[in-house]
Amino acid sequence: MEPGNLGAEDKETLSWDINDMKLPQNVKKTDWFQEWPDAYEKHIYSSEDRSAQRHLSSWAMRNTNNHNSRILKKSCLGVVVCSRDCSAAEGRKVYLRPAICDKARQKQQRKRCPNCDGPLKLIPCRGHGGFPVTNFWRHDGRFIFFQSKGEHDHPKPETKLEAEARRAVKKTPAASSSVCSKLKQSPQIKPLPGETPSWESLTWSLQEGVQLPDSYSAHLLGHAPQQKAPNDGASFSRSYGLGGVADPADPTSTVDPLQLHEKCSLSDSRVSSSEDLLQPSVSGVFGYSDLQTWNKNMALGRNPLNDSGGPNYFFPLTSWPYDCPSSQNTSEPFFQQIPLEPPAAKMSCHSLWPNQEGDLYEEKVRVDFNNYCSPPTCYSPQEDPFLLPYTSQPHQYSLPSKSNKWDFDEEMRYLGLDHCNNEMLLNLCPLR
DNA sequence: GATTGCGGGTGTC
DNA sequence: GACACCCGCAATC
Repeated sequence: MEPGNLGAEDKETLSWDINDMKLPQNVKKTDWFQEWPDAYEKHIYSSEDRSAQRHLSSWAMRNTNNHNSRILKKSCLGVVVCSRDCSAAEGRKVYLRPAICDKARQKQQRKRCPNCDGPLKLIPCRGHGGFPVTNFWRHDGRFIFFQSKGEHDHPKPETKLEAEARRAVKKTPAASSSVCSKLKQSPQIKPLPGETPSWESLTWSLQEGVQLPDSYSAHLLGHAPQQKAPNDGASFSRSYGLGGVADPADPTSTVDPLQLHEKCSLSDSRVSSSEDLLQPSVSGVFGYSDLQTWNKNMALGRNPLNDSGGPNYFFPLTSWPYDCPSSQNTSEPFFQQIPLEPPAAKMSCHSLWPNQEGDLYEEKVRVDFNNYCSPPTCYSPQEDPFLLPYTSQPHQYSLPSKSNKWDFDEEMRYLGLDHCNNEMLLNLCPLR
């Protein structure tokens, strides 16, 4: 939508600020809940959106007193990492969710890395002028207004549900088996060679089994389903000043499926618990957050494939938004657009980064993230908040194209899944 | 036990 | 005054 073509009402819904005395009330369509809001985003949610009601975020956000009862302010706590910068199998990194409670967080930092038993380290968020990224929530009329300030300068932590699942698994081994059994009673979840079936591998399984878009997973995570088509081009433009987006609720929409596939392949959400994995198929409307992520990155001059906010669906996105492709033709669109080679599995602890100062860390993180290669249909490094893949060699990638194919079994090996797991994975992907 | 929201208070700019 | 941050409390999960 061209700014010049905006009506007064549209301008109003685009130009509001959380501190405005009066916020727009003539919002035609609300946004899908954004699980990983980043940069300077603004969203208008329905007051009936459960996630918005709870002021949820997958970033670890703590309440900050701004002495304004009308506007709830939250600031990012960053991410807890292994101070040894260790890598688990597949080069996955340890990115834990900081506890929100101060005491719990202190206690958490006294614990050891679940992977290498090294000390943990909290990486504070400094994405807002050296201060933590802040999120603002304000309820006004039929809407919940959200505004974020700053851009997270650290990896994504595990989500709340992932952290809870990990705690549960760690607490009671029985819970682990319970969770495993929930995974379709799948016998395929087994440790990688040389690994014990620890909570880590379970977490890996949970996180990597199925990747879903923000809106999709958000609504699977026990949140009330949206009763209306919540997003549209207007809200999309509201966040990023981009237009020409089709309505995801409209299957006749004019979005080019391939283009959409490529863009949606760069999104950032997942299903993070066994419960989520076992949810029945949902006629998922997804893609806006993904498009947003993509377009935001593009607008910011990033290469989304290199960007840590990158995407990763296991879904045959060519079927977007509603069609469930038949099983016989899904293997190709399913993984065909992975333009890179699998990283070497690696188990190492780097000595270059033990307990360095934050600045050094930040430098390290930026470098690492630029070097990450992440199959678009797989998980992205930052996507996986707990364990991240990487390669030892930097790669430059262009947009995935149809000619870039990836062998399905290789993909599974890359994911640390054997062929049986493939079946489990695909069983868990109802859209297949 | 951990999270969340609220609010009093302090320090800095 | 704005902002970040600390702390405690109560309700909730």
